Amino acid sequence: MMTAAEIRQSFLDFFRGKGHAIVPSSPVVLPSDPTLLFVNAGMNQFKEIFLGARRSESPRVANTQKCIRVSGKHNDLEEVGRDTYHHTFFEMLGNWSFGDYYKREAIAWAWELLVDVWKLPPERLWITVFREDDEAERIWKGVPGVRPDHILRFGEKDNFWEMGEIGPCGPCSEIHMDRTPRGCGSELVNAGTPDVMELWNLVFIQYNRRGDGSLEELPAKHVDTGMGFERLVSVLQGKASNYDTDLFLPLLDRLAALSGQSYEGDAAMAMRVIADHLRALSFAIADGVLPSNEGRGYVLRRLLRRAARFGRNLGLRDPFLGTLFPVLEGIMGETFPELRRQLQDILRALKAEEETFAAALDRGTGLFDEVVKDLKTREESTFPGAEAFKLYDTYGFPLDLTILMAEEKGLAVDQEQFNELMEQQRERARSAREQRMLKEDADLVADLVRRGMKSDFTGYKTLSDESELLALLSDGKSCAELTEGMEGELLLARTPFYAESGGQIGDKGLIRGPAGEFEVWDTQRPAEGLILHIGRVVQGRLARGEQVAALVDAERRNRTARHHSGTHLLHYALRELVSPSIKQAGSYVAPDRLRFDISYFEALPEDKLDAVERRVNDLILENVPVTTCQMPFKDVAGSGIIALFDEKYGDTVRVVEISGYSRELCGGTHVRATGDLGLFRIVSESSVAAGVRRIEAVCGRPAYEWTHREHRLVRTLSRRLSASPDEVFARVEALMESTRRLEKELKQQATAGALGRVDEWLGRAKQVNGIPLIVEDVGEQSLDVLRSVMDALRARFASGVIVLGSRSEGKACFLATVSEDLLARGIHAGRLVGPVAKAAGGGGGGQPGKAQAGGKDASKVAEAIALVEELLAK
RNA sequence: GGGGCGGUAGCUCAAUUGGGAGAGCGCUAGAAUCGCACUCUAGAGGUCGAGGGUUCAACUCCCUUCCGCUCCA
Repeated sequence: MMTAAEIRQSFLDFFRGKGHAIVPSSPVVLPSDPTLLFVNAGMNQFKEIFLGARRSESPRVANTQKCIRVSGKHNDLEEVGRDTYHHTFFEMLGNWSFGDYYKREAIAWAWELLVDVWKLPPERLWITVFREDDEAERIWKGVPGVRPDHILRFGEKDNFWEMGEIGPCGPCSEIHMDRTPRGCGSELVNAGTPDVMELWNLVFIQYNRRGDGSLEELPAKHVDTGMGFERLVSVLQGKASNYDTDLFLPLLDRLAALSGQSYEGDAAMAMRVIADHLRALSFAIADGVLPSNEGRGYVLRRLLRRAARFGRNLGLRDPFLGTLFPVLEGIMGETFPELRRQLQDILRALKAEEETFAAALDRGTGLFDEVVKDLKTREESTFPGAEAFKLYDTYGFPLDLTILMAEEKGLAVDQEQFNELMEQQRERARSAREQRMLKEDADLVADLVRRGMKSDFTGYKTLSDESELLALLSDGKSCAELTEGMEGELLLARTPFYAESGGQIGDKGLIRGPAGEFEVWDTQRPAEGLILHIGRVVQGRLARGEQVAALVDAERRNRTARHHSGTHLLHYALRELVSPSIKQAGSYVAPDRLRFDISYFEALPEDKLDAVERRVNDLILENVPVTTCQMPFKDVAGSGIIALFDEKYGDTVRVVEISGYSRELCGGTHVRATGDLGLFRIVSESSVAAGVRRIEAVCGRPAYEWTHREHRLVRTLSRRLSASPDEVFARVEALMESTRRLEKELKQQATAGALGRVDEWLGRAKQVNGIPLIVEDVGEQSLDVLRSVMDALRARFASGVIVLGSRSEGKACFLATVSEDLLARGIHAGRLVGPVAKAAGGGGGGQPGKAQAGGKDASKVAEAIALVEELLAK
């Protein structure tokens, strides 16, 4: 019996023998396609080649592609693990023709590999072709060994393959495997029976589905085949379940050992879920995605939580995924070395995330208990769906756990209400999203690509160039000319303008035609080789076909180049001085600053940052030359050159080298030598998301300005404090300490002084309407002191009304209290103090027993409190 | 991208209709003890995430914004 590794190898060997270049799997995320959450088919990384926007070095290639599917009609996350053949992570074996061979070869080779090499019985294989694809059917009938009655025709749903709403597509032909005990009839093909399943899909790419739903013929015809590896292994190893193959068995064995349970019934399902999810998690993390609360990272979080939940069902309470990972590494590490390279990151991320989840469960349990307690006192027997939803929505507490725990308390969860709220939530998110979908732009770009429009980038060598104006776009349409004041986008045959990519922002500048000028605000590259200059006609007009001069804002470009080279130096220094495992997680390069995000699990200590900054400046002083060269992508692996995982590269790549130090794949523009940077300063270090730190820095002129500002600040402080710069810190500390002490003393003295007059005020108490009353103007006192005085008076004036006024910072303050025995007589401190404050240009109020008020006019305090007697007299 | 919850002392968290910023743990000092633990007493420690607005008065109400948690896409 062949092992999974041997099967994979034999597939690749077979196609190598047919002249195919073996290429590596792309990472599971492609930044070139942000609409795609994860790579979900082998063809994702070749999409641009099919559309004609990019050329492939080899016309025919084969590979195994890592895929992750977590949504879509066939892959509801909740279903994975319940059966034995769905996965969130799987490998897709594929062979590809880029305008090279077509149906005949694809079909013949597929049959040869399955039947002659792998010895699958022809009577167990069924062929499907697209209803209108006579050619494919004819070819199949001509293949020796194919049973004509095993060739079936199906419609769009089964045999017209599309990746998504838009993009390359075409008719396909599938090979199905019949694994029923006695052999099935044609009616079971495409019937959703697990025993009769699609094994290999041969797609004949010839169209592009456009945003408006129409199909357009592609300039060349291609082949795109995909064969689910896990399924294939189960077939060739004669196993009923994908999980019974050597791709999964070691994981399941380990889980059985960890939990002490055998692989049966519910436990078996739990183990399948965990094994599957661990694969998806590990590969995604290895490719640089970390669990988080949005986008791709959120998918990982859901996967991990589902795995952890099923782990708890097995009795595994402590973080356990990390202990399972080495088993996976043993199975897959040879083929996918990124698992080994990223070992530390994967283990750390798994553990951290499992702990986060445990905390969410703890918190949720507490909230759940409170709800139950409340329900019990009201003798309810239904756990409200709204509460269950809140637990889930706001606190991440899983519904199934709520149901389970409610049952234990004899409560039933109102799931109907829960689902209703859930649907509302979905609807909200969907409608918010739909408003932002723009398909016209995608069509416009596709049109340009199809018409062979391309720009040569000459900006590495020059900052001004002459060229033909190929196309003008405005308002989502292609135009013959743009006139003064119009905004739009220009496409040139040749341009020195750098389009935003690799974190470096696009160039600005000017495009001058014979009859007008266009101001370029930004430069973008919506497709490979397609450079669009975005801006506005500032004078005259520009028309298609004109010869124009393209002038990049050179000063701005130079400033940007400094920051880009500075980014590379920073990256190098971080890896040298902090940790070699530091990886770039994002980057922004602008004329005035740079921003560099790295995957790192804690704040970078200040002394490390200082060391990094110093190192970069040393390298600047060394004035090391910065050079670039082209090399084949395949030579990059193992060369120590830094390549980003989530970046897609062509067959030949550009390497930027800072001689003797840093080598990175990079398409950006750089300085000639590090000395051009002048100066490098780190401005800040902060956190962007869990596990990602952000460093902001400046080079050249902005670095000088930054330094100068700091210097001026210290100088000013030093002069103002009459202290040397070194003493400034100590002096400020001392000043703050003494201010605090003085404030405290002042307050104490003021309070003591005021309290000293308490006897005097008590002696001046009068009677109004039989009510004992003290009304005093305490003078220049803060509200705090006024309160102390009030407390002291009240303590010795058992029954009566006290109203005090004072001035503080130009404003009037009033306090009033009424002793309890007088409340019954309807005297209300709040109503007493209101009119008083009004007399001083303010207002106020409070409870019947005590009230507080203020006014803007401090000079009217005495006048205001004089009103109290009148008020009480009434 | 849309929604929910949160941000108060070193840590965990309170604060009724807007009207004296608190508790527990930890920290410091003292008492007690041969010494320690425990106990008791006293004390220090706060830009109430940030900015703006309303108000005589904002931790509290309104707006903006940053950060964390969480759900949906």
